[in-house]
Amino acid sequence: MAGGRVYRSNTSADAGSNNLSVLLQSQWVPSSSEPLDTLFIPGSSPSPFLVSGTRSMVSFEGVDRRRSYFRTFDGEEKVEEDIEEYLHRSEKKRRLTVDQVQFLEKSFEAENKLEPDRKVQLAKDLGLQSRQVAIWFQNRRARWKTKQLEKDYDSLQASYNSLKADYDNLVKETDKLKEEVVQLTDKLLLEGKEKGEPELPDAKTSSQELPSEAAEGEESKVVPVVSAKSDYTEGVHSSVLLEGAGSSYPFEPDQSDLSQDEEDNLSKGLLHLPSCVFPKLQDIDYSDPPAGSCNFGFPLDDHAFWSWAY
DNA sequence: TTGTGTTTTATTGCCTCC
DNA sequence: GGAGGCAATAAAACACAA
Repeated sequence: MAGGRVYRSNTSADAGSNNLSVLLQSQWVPSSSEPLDTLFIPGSSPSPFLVSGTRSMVSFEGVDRRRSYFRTFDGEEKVEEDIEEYLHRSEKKRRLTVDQVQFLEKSFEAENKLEPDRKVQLAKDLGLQSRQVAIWFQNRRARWKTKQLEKDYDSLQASYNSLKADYDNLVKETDKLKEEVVQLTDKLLLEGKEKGEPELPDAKTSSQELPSEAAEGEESKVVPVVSAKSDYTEGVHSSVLLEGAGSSYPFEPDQSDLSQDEEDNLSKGLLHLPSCVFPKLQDIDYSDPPAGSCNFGFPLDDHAFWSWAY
């Protein structure tokens, strides 16, 4: 054992201390219906928990037989036999009483770590061994941690679902706006033709001017901004559209994270986007985003999350 | 009653801190 | 090197459906 810790079994080893009264006081609890003065327990109970439990701390079968025996024992030989039997049985686990658990729970709520003094005091109050108290706290901390992780998972899941819904709406809005740009551009071209204006040198079809996913891989793109800085459109914060332009994370829709240059570009109706482009919804792998990728796959830093719990 | 899944108590081994 | 914490695990106790 690396830590050199030597555990004494709290059952047989302690029971083997040949001090029956200690054994009884610390590990044997009569049922609540049983008057204490009918019991053969040398000395007085150190704790109300020893007699107030609704469920016997020593809940294994044979308790009643043992109790009746201790009330009526009349011979040394039988005592030894019974101790043997008790020692054998006490190797099994015993559950704490409801009252003991409630007391421990209250104590845990107050402070989930256990200083040595408090451990000893609790053990004394509950009629348990300090090691039992320590183990209970250890297990309780483990349960608390598990619950906490479940809560955190649920809350992250909810955040993710909400963001995904936002993203879906944004994709729809983007498509709609693209369509609008196409129509307006066509209209402009048509009007220009009707007035006899010469075509712009590189004005081909309007749809060819539009940014598209097909052009992925370029360093930057020039995108006509149709609804620049409109904070809210159809229930969607369109500022998220600017995420790639400098905002690190789309959580603050009411604030513009644009630089002065970007503001200027906005006023000109143009916004340079970095290589980050909006992927098509079906292209996104929500389950396993590439680290640091510039998309809405939400590359979460697992370590940052998991480490806080420790 | 019995099989099975869940919860609770306890142990073991490793790690960190003093 | 000892004390204590934690993760993993064992196993008893318990709950409950069939």
